[in-house]
Amino acid sequence: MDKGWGLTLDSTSSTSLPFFSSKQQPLPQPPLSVNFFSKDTTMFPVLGFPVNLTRPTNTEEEGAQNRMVVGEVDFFSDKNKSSSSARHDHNHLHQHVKPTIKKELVCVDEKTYNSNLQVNTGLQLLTANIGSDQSTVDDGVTSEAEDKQAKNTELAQMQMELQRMNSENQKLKEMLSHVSGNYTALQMHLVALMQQQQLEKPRSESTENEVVQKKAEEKIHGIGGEMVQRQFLDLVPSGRVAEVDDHVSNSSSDERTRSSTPQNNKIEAGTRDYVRNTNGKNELAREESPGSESQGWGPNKLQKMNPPNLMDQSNIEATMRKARVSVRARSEAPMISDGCQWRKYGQKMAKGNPCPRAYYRCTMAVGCPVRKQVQRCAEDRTILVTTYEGTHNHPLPPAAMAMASTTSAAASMLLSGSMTSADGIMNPNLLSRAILPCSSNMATLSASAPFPTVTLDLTTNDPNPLELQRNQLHQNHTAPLFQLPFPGGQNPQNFGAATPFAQALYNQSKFSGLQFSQDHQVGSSQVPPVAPRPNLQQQPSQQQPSLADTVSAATAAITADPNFTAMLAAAISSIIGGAQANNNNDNNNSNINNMASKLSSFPGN
DNA sequence: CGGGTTTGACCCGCGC
DNA sequence: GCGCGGGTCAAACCCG
Repeated sequence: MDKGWGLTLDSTSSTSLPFFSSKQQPLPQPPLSVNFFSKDTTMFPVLGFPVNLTRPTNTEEEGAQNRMVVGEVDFFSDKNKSSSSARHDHNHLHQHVKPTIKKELVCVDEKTYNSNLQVNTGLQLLTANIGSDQSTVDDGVTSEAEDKQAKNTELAQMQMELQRMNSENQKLKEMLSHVSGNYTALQMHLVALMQQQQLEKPRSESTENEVVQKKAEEKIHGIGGEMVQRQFLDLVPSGRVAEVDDHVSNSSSDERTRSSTPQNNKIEAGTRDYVRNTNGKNELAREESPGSESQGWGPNKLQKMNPPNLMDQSNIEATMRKARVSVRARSEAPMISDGCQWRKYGQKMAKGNPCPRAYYRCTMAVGCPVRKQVQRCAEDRTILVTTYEGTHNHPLPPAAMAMASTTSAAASMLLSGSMTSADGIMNPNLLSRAILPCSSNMATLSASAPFPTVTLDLTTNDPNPLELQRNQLHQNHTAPLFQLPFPGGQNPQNFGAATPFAQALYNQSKFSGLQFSQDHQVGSSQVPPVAPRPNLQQQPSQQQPSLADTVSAATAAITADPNFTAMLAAAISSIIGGAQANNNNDNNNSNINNMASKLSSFPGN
């Protein structure tokens, strides 16, 4: 791959708030654009907020027209030099603002990449670079003294320029931080809103089901993106956007009042969190009861929790509860680093796989219902399969949020599709057909029983893994993948006619490649046998699902090219390598640093 | 001693 | 009803 990418981070991006597409409210910050190379586009998830990927143009003029660049944010982090600077970066990103040499950065073959990397490595190289552009006026005619003076002047200018750049860099960092923070808050609020929405659904169940069914039928008949978007909008009425507040606790308490089954009583009576009790023993958090359980891991207990008159509600909650995002990535490490802290609570041998499956619980916050399973693929033990379920009930660090956004986006799609219909299996397909017609490669959405699961396969570097996935689908006797022409064509920049959400999902589908299918497989033993790609030096990555994070679907709206996907896989997977160094304790800084270092050394395709 | 891991037991759903 | 398999619990253990 010798072409680079222009990645634009735009706080006003329509993809950032798919729910609010009808009345988007730009964030107060001015648009922030970030450009970096394809090799580093994998860094975008770290940002944790929406990005628009713009394919590099053939000419720099075109590129300039396609971007509003306020500065360059350098995501490169040479493993030899990144540690200190990256650590100091509030967003764990190594940034350089170099407006004067922007053009050089926006380009893109291996050679240029390397040279730019060098330019980025420090003041000396930077100044040398600038000097090479400006000092050519000295042709030897002037005297030595004048020469010196000129050089001194140049040096002073460069120093001033550097100061200015640093200042801008700082501003950019602040902006990034602010935007990221806002986005995180929005995500959390959205989750709360969607939970509340779910709670209120039973009241108008019957009529709503009819509407949903009608919508599904319409989608079948090719209504397309707009209908899909409506479906998502329905989940979050615009009128509620303003009251975005922390409804999680309310939802939980509301849910709690409905717990009436013995199972629930048992849970209610028990210790509510997986924390040390007075006896120093671990107890499982059940604070949210059915509500939060809906994000929990235990499908076994779900069906008991809902009385018959709440059948649809129970289906919805069950679906939400069961929805999972599975990430396949190559890693030698026992667990991939995803920015969250996990506590192992069990391990079991799964049938059909000689490798044990480990069970983890998120310990970043008390009562966080998110859990994950980690297991090596039976077919290829270099592949680590991490399956997430649940929604974090706490703010996520940037690194974790990035991962979570990606996976949660996929999960949200699935859930959004199934939540609005009694047929939790069919809708995701409809959704996929409608919004991800051009989706390619590495992800599989398994919407069927037992759990609707999105599988992000980061182990393939196939330029067109779709074929592979299709074959797998066939092998699994799953529904064929539908590919419909997208309004904007294959080019993600041509999404003008498409809904923002559709665009987001389309992009997302391209990110790591989302694919929709209906297999029953979860976990390694269920993961389709993907042959290792020898030309890809990568390892695993990961993420976490959050249910109502449909907004994060936009966050994941990133790439639109299989090659990008491959690189993303490679970069993310390298995080996992870093995870080992972290001793499985996800340290954000080191995580990012590792990622950055691996990125900088990524050889390319 | 606190926090995390290990591991056998247990619970539950599902298929036969 | 029974067995199987997935998921969880929790006592015991380990480690810094």
